[in-house]
Amino acid sequence: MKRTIENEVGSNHSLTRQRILDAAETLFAEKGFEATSLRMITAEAGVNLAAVNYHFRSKDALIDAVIARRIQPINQERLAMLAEATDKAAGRPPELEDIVRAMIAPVLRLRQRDPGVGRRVGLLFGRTYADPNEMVRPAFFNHMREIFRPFTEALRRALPSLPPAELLWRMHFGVGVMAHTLAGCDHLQVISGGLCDLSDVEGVIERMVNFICAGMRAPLVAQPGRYLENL
Amino acid sequence: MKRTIENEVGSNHSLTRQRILDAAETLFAEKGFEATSLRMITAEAGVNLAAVNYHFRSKDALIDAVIARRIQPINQERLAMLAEATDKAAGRPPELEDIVRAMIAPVLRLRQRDPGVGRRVGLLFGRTYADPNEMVRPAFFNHMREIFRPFTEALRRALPSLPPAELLWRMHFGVGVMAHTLAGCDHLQVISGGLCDLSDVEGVIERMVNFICAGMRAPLVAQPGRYLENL
DNA sequence: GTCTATATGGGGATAGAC
DNA sequence: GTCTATCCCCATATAGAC
Repeated sequence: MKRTIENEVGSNHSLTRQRILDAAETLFAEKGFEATSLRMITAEAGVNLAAVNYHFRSKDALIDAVIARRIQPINQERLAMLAEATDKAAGRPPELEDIVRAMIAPVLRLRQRDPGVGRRVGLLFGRTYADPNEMVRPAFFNHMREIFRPFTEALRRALPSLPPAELLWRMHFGVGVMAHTLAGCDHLQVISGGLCDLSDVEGVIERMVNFICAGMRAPLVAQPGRYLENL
Repeated sequence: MKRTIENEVGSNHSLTRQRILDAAETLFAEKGFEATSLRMITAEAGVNLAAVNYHFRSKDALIDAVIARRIQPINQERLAMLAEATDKAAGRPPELEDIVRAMIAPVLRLRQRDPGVGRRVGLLFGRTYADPNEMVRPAFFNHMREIFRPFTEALRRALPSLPPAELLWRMHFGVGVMAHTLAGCDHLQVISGGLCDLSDVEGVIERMVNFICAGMRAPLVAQPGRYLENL
């Protein structure tokens, strides 16, 4: 038997493997990782139960593969947009709007090519930020580490007067806006009576960029308590 | 046997019942609803497995009871703070900061009396906003309905020039800031190297109020696409 | 109200034939 | 690579003694 890196645990391009990844993505997005069984996945994919362990070794490894397949191209596009924003600024600090848009747009624009995939990936990632599983969040944030530094550095340059701790707080708030919008898109559509949905992708991106940038630029305020001491 | 409403399905003040609620809250917050079994809960509570079904009828009903016990007093305090903000304004629109603070402060201030309970409830609620379970989110938002209208109305008065759909989007973003901060508190502490944590409760509240109010007040911007048409 | 024991079903993972 | 059959464990829920 020919042994390459690809087929040590199943070929990376096997049709069965792809069908499992697609079915798992759909079910994980719809029901969550924990509530989705391998039996549901293989039934949906139309493959044999044992195929999951052959191609992915374990459910945890399958979860990581599902996340990795989508997050990697998205993060590459984020870094490309960030590089573009940095180039555009020509030595000056990059524009805050461009940095925030570089973070947000790639994941939302998935909906333009394929709304089904876009919605699934949005739900998947939006929920992963709050997932209680011991393996899921570390796996996800492991993939996010490669973009954390470049984005932090760009934001630091765009907002030079913001103390470091305050910058991290506001980045955290901004990620919350994104995560909650991705995970809660269906719910907003319901409570708004259809007034708000994610079909106008570019409009939603600009709404989020607008909101987050305003929050990031908010003047520091002195308030009751030890607020200013902890910056 | 004396039959009152309270003891039709176990007394509401039974010690066993309380121990189950406490253990369930801890485990749900730590591992999530799906990954927590009744066996873990009864082991942690030091009670018999069958006691859960006696006191709560089912796991779903227990989940709802755990959520309800905490959300009800929090929502009462939110409404009280909102009423105070409205009174203070004396006929004029209430101050935006006061409205946002009324929404955010009660759940964060739980940490002041008891950091353990506060953290658990924060994780529980923060994650519930993104929970994939078919029963969890509806149950949670059913409890939130009683505060949705008063807060929406107050915000509409405080931001009269904001179109209705835009207000809903920004409320959604604001909730995202709160939910993600509650659910991701531990993670922010780690990635910030301890620079950011939730122990300075009032400081965190004011940071969030500051960020959200700036986002809510952001000028509308015309951007590429159909942004302004969809307001 | 609380216990033991059990009914009933589903979970992840694997062995070994093909 | 794919299948069947199975191991072993855990889930929720309930019946019925105490």
